[in-house]
Amino acid sequence: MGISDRKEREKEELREKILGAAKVLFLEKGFEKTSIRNIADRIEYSPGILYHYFRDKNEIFHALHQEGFQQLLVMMKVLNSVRNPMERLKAMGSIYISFAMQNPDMYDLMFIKEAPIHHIHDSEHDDWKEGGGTFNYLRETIKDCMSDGHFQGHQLEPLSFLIWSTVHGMVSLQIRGRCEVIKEESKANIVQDGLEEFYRVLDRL
Amino acid sequence: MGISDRKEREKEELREKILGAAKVLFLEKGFEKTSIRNIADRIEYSPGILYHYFRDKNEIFHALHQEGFQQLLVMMKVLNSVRNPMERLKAMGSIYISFAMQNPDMYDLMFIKEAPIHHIHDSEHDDWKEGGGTFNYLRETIKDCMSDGHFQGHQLEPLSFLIWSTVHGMVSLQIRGRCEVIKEESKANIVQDGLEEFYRVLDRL
DNA sequence: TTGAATATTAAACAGTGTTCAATTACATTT
DNA sequence: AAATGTAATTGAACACTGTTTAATATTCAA
Repeated sequence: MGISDRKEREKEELREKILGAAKVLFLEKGFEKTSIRNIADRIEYSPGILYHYFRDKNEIFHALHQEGFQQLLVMMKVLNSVRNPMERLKAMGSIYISFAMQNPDMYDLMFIKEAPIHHIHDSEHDDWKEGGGTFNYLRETIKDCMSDGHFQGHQLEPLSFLIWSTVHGMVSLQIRGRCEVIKEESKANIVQDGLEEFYRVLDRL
Repeated sequence: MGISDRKEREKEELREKILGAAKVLFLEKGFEKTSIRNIADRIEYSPGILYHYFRDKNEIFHALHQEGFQQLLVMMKVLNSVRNPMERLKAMGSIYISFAMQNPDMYDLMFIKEAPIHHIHDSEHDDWKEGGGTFNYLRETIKDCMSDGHFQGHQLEPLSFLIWSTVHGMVSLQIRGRCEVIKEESKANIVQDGLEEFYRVLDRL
């Protein structure tokens, strides 16, 4: 049936329009200051319409957080060309931090904000597949490093978590304004310099 | 003048009542769901009164975040008895994580939420002295470790940031619900196990 | 053209942080 | 004891928020 196809396409188009408007406003003004009415205004529909396409505000921002993971995935594609696991691990850290520093609001939504995780807990199948996929890639890379003889005496799962935490920690302290404590001379490049210190540590493991 | 003394005492008492009510509600229902009206209700005053004691909601929660730092400071007192710098550094990590896991909402307010930092930027002297003091203690401890011959080839400031980031990263991923990605068998104790992996790394530096 | 189904809206609800003119309470002076 | 002046407190209003729902438009098939 061509007509119901077109209908579905139109539904999908409006969904995308909502998401597009939400994204623009989110990157412009942040999560709290992006209201349902703002989004509706921007696409010239009434506010109520959003609730026929999304359960609530959290679902809209969960969809946006998914877009963020797609973006990150694209950036991570180049890692396939890095044969050496330890080099791949380091490159992964660089890409992760680049992504976060170039898209701080997206990073915040993906790894700090509560909205997308709340949506997951509200929906039936409550696993965070976006984060799970990304973390799994890290885990596999570290497993490869261990096969190469690195990280002796360490356990895969907590070590992977530790390494993720290290880069996430730097980035999230920066994004959430906690780098005020850093000495003036070091403040500007603290995340990059911290990453380099981390590489120096990794070189010994 | 006894009377103006008493008046000032009463003003201070009401300030403390506001803060007390805010704290109870915050720990009970979280930041967003603790409203000015909720706080006013609890102390049986009208909502407007809060604005004669605090500039805005952010200032109330900045005051609360200060209480958190005092709490953390008390827990850190025991570190004075740890002579060996490297042992002191490790003990510091344990205490930091204990504090965070026992007071997740306070930790969130101190190191993740935007409210207290926004208040600092709104006020005239905009440095985060609470965080600065705590970070300085970490920096001094690491400096002592370096004097003992540890962390050769590393730079004090970025290294201190890296170490802080590592523990903050683990704790904040946990608090903000990102540990869903961890394998079921490891999930329950991932922060503690991650910390132990970290100690294993420190032992080589 | 009618009838059913779908899409969209407007209005209402119950809240939010914040401001401010009006009111109350109270110590000081007459 | 009454009047005055000051400081503390209130209540109502403003401009918002997310969300629900009954009513209205629109669209397509018979």
